Amino acid sequence: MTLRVRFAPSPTGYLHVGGARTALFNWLLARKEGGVFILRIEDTDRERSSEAHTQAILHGLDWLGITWDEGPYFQSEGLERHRADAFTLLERGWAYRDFSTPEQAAQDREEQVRVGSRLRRARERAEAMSADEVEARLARGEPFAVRLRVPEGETVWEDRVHGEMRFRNEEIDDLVILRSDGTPTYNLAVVSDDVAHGVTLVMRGDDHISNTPKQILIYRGLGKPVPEFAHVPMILGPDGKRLSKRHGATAVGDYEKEGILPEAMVNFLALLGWSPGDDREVFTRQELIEAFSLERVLKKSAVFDLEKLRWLNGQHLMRMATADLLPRVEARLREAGVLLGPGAPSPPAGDAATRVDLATLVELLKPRSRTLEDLVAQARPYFTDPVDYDRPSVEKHWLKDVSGARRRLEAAMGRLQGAPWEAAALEAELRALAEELGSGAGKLFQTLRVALTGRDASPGLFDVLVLLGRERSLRRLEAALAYLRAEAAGPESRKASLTPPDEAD
RNA sequence: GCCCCCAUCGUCUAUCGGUUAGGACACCACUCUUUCAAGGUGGAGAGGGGAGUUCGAUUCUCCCUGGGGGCACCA
Repeated sequence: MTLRVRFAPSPTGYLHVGGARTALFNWLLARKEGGVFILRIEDTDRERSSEAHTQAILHGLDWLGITWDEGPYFQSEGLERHRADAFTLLERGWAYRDFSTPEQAAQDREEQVRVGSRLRRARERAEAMSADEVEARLARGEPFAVRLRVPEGETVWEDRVHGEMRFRNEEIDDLVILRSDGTPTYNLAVVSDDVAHGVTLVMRGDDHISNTPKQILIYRGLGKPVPEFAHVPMILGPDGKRLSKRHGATAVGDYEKEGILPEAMVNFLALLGWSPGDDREVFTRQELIEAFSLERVLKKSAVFDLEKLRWLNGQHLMRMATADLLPRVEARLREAGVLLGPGAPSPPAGDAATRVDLATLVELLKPRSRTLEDLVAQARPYFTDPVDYDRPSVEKHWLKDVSGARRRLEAAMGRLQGAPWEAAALEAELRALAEELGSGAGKLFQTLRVALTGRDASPGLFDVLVLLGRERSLRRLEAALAYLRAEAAGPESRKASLTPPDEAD
């Protein structure tokens, strides 16, 4: 029998990382075993469900590359079947009609809490009711809910993650399966749908463990084969509590926005609650499919570690082919207003001679970035004119020795004017110059780096020069010089005015 | 309150009775180096507690503790 698994989110929010991880495990197993991965949207809660959320979930899965083979089915489309299943249960004696008023139901609940053990008051009332009275109430059109008649005994299953699970039926309530308005409740709808979709393995978060015996009972009542179950651990926040909004970003879309690669997200999520058994950490989707197995899924819940996700993203980023990265970076640069429309000059008002080669830039930046946003931020100075100077960098490398910085800049300009614009040659020129100035290569390079990029951290200086091109590089050095001239005049005069006259001796 | 699940470095994890308890993130040194990354080397860092079983327990059993989840005519 071929494996049939499903992911069944309810569209009451965006795709949550916990949900995404559950979806991923199902998908990985289906792909590994040649099974079928079904997507079902559980939209029976009309109040909280929305089309926008459904779209967000579909988009999230799509972004992650989790493709489904069947669906999306919508739970709301199965209403009639759910209802029919409830009546089948009724006919078979596995369920009963509950004519209790809301007041009675509330009282029952209150009593149950007080007594501290399972009571079956609704069932007692139903059984005390004569067939004639039931007929009469039905004839009068009185509303009733349908409750499952939980039998005596124990409900046991062999969980693919937890092993044997055993619940005493006396611990299970006679749950409502069909509300008095005729709509099904979750446990009935799930079972009905999983039967209809031929699901053979239900893999979901372990917060569903206590629903499982109820659902198994429904399968039995319906006379349908009970699927296998695998309850995977949940994902927790850094405080050990269930991951939620207050922990920050919990929607998959938040990470997409931040510039996490879907490849890295999938990799990271797979490693939460599962491990390959060896020391590998960085996986492609295909490698995950090959390595995945239910046997190696952990029972312990895992804490979501943003730092590790970022690290993993950096790993994926630097391994990714620049050609694959390029469109993503370009889109973000455009969004940031740094690149204009397709085919438009970059930078604004640039010409062929001063255009920065994005592919080369991405190549240089990808091993130094953790996220796409980060990469884009680092790319920015290469496109903006004039450059924004990073204040601490300016202070450290220019202002501590203004005249020295000016001397180095001027000398460099002279040297570079006629130099062949090629990395090795530029390096030879500038190293020779540093030698002449006798101030150390590092000092010269940092002074230039700030002039060229506005900051003191960047790819190798000669790569930067080549990337910017002669014209643009010289223009930036010139601008730096102008800045320093102004700076030299400004602070000096300010300093002078601050000196009290009478302190001078 | 009742039921259920879980328990190795701060975090993700390896170990399927015998290991100096291994790796990764983060952290700290050092190294490479024109800076920042990346890389390399090293460091610090863990079996919650108590009983058993066993020649031997992180590993098996039980209890306690701690954490989590569930107890709706929500999903």
